[in-house]
Order: sequence, then C-alpha cells, then structure tokens
Amino acid sequence: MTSAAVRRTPAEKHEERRRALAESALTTLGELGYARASLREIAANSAFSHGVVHYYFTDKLDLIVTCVRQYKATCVHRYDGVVDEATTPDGLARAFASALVRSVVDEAPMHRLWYDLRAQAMFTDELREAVLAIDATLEEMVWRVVERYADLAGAAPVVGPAAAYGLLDGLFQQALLGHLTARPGALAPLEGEVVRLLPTLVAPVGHHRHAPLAPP
Amino acid sequence: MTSAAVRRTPAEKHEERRRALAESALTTLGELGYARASLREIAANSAFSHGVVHYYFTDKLDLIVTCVRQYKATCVHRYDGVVDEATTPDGLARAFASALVRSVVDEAPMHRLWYDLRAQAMFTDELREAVLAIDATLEEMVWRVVERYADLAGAAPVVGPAAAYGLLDGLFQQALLGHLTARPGALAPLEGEVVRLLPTLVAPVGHHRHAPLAPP
DNA sequence: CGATCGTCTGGACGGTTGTCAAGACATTGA
DNA sequence: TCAATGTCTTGACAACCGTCCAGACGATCG
Repeated sequence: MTSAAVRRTPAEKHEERRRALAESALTTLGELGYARASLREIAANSAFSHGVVHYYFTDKLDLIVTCVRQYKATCVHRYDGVVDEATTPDGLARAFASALVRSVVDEAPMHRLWYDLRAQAMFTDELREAVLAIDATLEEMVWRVVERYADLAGAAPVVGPAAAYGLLDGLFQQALLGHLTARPGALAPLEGEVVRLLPTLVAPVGHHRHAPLAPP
Repeated sequence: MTSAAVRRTPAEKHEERRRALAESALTTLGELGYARASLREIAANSAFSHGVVHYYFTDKLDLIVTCVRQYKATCVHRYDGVVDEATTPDGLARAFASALVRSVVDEAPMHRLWYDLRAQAMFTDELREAVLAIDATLEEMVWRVVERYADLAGAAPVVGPAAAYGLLDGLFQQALLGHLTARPGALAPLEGEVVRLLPTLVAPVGHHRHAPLAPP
C-alpha cells in the first residue's frame, strides 16, 4: 500500500468507481425515469454487469440517493457566471432567462428526473431528506439571482427566497413539460416571462409596499 | 331488456361500476403513487377481486387514464364559487388563496398523484394526451380567477393564461411538498404569496406597460 | 323450472425485479 | 513464484407484476 508509483490511494479508487457508476446511472435514470429504471438496465448502459451494483452500493435506494446528490453538485453554481458578469438589471434578467431556456433544451432528461424524484418524495419518505436538500440548494441558487438583480436595480426584494424559487420553478417546469411533450415552440414564452417576473420581485428601496415576507 | 321496473339500463350499470372502481382506484393511487399502486392492491382496497379489473378495463393504462379523467371532472369548477361570490379584488384574492390552502390540506393525496402523473408523462408518452388535457383545464380554471380579478380591479391582465397558471402552480406545488414532508407551518406562506402575486398579473387599463404576451 | 347471459372469483402463466452468493479474474503483497 | 486480497461476473432465488382463463355464482327470461 506504500508504493510511490500509485498516486491514487486504493481506498479512493473505490470512491472513484462509485462516482463513475452513479454518473452512468444518472443518464439511464434520466432516460427511463425512477420507476422504469431497473438495476439491470442501469448496469447494461454502463461498463459493468448488474451484480456490481451491490458491491458499490448497499441498496437500490443508496444508488438513487447517491445519484441525486451527485446531480445536485453539478447544478449548484450553474448560473453564477451569469450573476457575476451582469452589469445592468435588464441584462441580468435576459442572460438568466436565456440560460434557463438553454438548460431546458440541453439537460431535459436531468430536469425531468428531478421532477420525478421530487414527486416520488411526496410518497416515499426515504427520498425526502435528499430531495429537500437539493430543493434548498436550488432555492439559494435562484435567490442569488434575485439579490443580484435587486442590487443592480437599486431595489430590495419584496418576496422571500422560497416564493421567488416557487414562482420561477413553476414557469420552468411548465416550459419543460411543453418542450418534452408538444411542439418546439413551447420554450419561447419562458424567456419573456422570466424577464417580466424579475421586476415584480423587487421594489425601489424606501418605496417598497411590503416588507420581505421571509427575511433571509 | 324491456322491463319497465328497471330504471337503470343494464348497459349503464356497467358504466356505473366502472366509475365506482375507478374512484376506489383513485384513493389507492393517491396513497401509493403511480409506480407502487399495483392492480392487486387497487382491487384489495375495493370491494372486488383483482381479476375484475380486466373485465371493466382493457389495460392498466386504461384504468389509470380513466381515473385521471374522472379526477379532472371533480376539480374543474372547484373555485367557481369563489369567483362568483367575490365583490372586491382583494376579497377575491384572499378567498382564492385560502381555498388553495384548504385544498392542499384536504386533498393532498390527489394533488401529489397529479404531480406524479405529470412527471410520468415526461417519460411515457401514453399519458401525455390525458395529462395535457387536464393541464389545459387547470390553466383555464386559474385564468377565470385572473380575469375576474382584473375585472374587479378595473384592470387588464399583463400575462397570458399559461404564465399565470405556471406561476400559481409553482407556489402551489411548493406548498404541497412542504406540507407533505416537513412541519405543519409550510402552508402559511402560500396564502400571503398568492395575495401578493395576483396584483402583479394585472395593470390598470390604459396604463399597462406590456401587452398580454399571449392573447386569450 | 331450466337455460342463458352477464358478472365475478381464484388461480395460474410468463416475465421482471431486487437481492444475494459462489466462483472467476486480476492485481498486489511477501 | 505463490498466496491473498480486492474486483467483477454469472447464475440463481423469492417475490411481485400484468394478464389471462376456466369455472362458479346469480339474476333474468322463455
């Protein structure tokens, strides 16, 4: 175990394979959904056989939760570049909106998997912890955009982080459903609606009608 | 077949049993979700055995779609009374908001079943037709509230029906998830946010900044 | 009353699932 | 080199699923 040539510690090779298998499972889950994705199908779409799943994961739920947490890490700071590079409120709104539309198109399987898992968490409470953790992360992600928008506009938010996330998520989910089911023109309204929504979430400092419903 | 004593036509008794079995299946579906609800479990929670399902329904999907359409009929005009009895815009907003909160508490299993099915429709396209039909119905239901609110406020909507439904559905789904997973105080924000959202969807006639993005 | 039809039951079938165990393979230690 | 440890494959098991079917039950009608 003390060989100098091997940079990867043998115990970390294990974790590396775990991540590789989980990432391969993520694509299959995004293709078939939580219910239809069996361990054999997940393994068939990977480089391993179906028995290896129980070598790296104790349970099917252990695999799923690991996949979900891994997916969470990929999308935490997805829009941080948009937030940092924006110089005007309208510019931030338009860049954020177009980034959302691009994400619907490019990562549709991952998004529908997320909504599938969130719906399953309403039934089986074993998923609730992981799902609520991701939900909080997405809420913070949205809130960074709203706070930055308020700063650029010289205003202050009039809603809490939860409400801002709920409103945006509703528009996003609707656009995703339209994109996956019907004609290709379902994404056009999303961009305009996000640009229209953001100004309604803030108000000029000193003139805001309501205090924030939930303080950060 | 021409007996005058029998008021129920024998062919309609068949449809009546279909509806009864579908309604019984709805409760089981709302309890276990789409994936876990097997035909045996559905039949076990009803007055019949598991074999009778294929006597009234050709397929499991036929049962599910029938259940979904039946559920649709129960919630189409759920808030029409609120719309009709309102006399002021703020009164309509508060009555509608509290009705939404009551629906989350009283019919949580049905709502989570709906979100489950809508997520499944993103994967299996056999559900898409029925799901999109219900989605359009819910959109019209929300739009009736928005139009009535605009009338009472002497204003006109600044968003289309789809955007109004998407925003409200996002808040509703978030409240439902919080109600089903965490502490009982998850419903308090919903009422206030709905009251705050409605004024942002309309603008005084002649002074609106934007034309409606999607004409009715 | 006996026959017929609609209704319903219980069991059986093939297929799939998660899980596990026994053994093959490789890679590394002394 | 040989043994040992970790890694992976293959096959099997029990349980469950949707579906189908032979037959029992009961009401209706000639």
